[in-house]
Amino acid sequence: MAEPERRISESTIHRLSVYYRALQQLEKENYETISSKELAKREKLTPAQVRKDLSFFGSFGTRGLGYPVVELRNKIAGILGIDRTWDVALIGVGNIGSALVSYKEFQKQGFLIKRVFDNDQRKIGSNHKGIVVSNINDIVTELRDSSVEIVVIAVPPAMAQMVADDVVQAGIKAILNFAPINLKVPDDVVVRNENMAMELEYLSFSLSNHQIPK
Amino acid sequence: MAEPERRISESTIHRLSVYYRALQQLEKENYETISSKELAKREKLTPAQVRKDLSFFGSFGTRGLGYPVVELRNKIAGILGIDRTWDVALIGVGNIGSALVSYKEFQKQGFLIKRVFDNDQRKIGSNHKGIVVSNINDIVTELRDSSVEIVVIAVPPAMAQMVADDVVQAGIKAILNFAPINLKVPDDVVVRNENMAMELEYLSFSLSNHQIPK
DNA sequence: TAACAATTGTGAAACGTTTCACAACATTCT
DNA sequence: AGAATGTTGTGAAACGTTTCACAATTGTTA
Repeated sequence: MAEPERRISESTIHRLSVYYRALQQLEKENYETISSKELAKREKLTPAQVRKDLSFFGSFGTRGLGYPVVELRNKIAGILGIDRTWDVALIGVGNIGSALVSYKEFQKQGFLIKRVFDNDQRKIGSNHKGIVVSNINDIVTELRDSSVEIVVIAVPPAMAQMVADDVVQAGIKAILNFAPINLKVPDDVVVRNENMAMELEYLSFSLSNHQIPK
Repeated sequence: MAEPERRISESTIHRLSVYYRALQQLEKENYETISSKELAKREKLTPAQVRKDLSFFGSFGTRGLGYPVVELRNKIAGILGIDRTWDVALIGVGNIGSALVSYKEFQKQGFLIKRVFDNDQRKIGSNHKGIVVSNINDIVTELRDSSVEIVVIAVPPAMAQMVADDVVQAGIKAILNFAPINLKVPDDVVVRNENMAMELEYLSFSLSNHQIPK
């Protein structure tokens, strides 16, 4: 993938994911082409937005016809970097962590959990879906020369920063964080937060204020 | 809570959640007041943004001093509608669902799972953390006159729309959706999507394009 | 009490994102 | 072949969000 010239907004990247999933579905429905109008309708967006988003990366459509479904899906996969698999490590085998090990959606999209860590002696050495749980103290050494490029942190909030420090020290540049705290990491490390309480709070706000989002 | 006059942006609401958590922490650290400057620094925001966000809802600070920690936390709780508890139903006791039943962070923030549904005969009637699993076919009748106001959908994608339809029919106005599909609901129902694959795709994009987010 | 230091609250400017509107082009129909 | 239709790609306009900059205000110090 060529480096995009302009900085791409977070919203655009998220919409690419949305388009990707929509195109997977359209492929199943045997569509050969799809117009920005129809794609927008399915995902509650505007046709102009779909076209603008895609045009950041090239001219994928044909005037009068629309976009070729399979080809566009492949292009987006390339842009998102999901035209390959990624090796993932999971840290913390609590409620959330063990759910994630078994969560099929991840593997299906090419994110493969290859290492699992915990600090609980009872869990270390045990087998989770074919992966032996390692000691959390060995994160740095075990990850440093592994194929893992993405780490999922699913430990209690009090431990999360310490774990993140180790992960960074192991040279990892991408973290998906389930702990409800703001991890401090160097500028070249990307962190995405998955904060479920925050989403519930959004719902609570909406119910309390009768504010219906766009 | 008085109805806000202007529409509040999604980002502002999310930041209120962030401030709320920061203030909880500051309270533990025995801060009595906090300046927008310090609060912004902790959460990697700008002081102006903190002040703008808060000023939508009133003048909570004192010039020269900052914001009173406890009072501001309470105000924000009121704005977010989390100065009370919310009864929640969970639909789908698979990997994610069962993790959520045990997830302490929800209860801690006042979101109480009161009903659990599944369509698996082996699970129906069984006890999950003190809650008996109901038949998914009974969603409408069981929820209609219950105290539940928020529903978490954690069923496979293929079932999610059907479940959402039932939930809407039961009069629920707020849904947290873990299924990776775009639920179609009436305009007065708020849906928040928790799509973990999408966050991983964001990381994949960032790694592939060397784009470091702001 | 007056000067000084700190910090809010907010209008205005800057910046970023979305939507509009239309030329350019491809396809289909007569 | 020419006209009609559909749809992209994109500059410009509209809109929304963030940042700036400073008057207003409080507390502190001399």
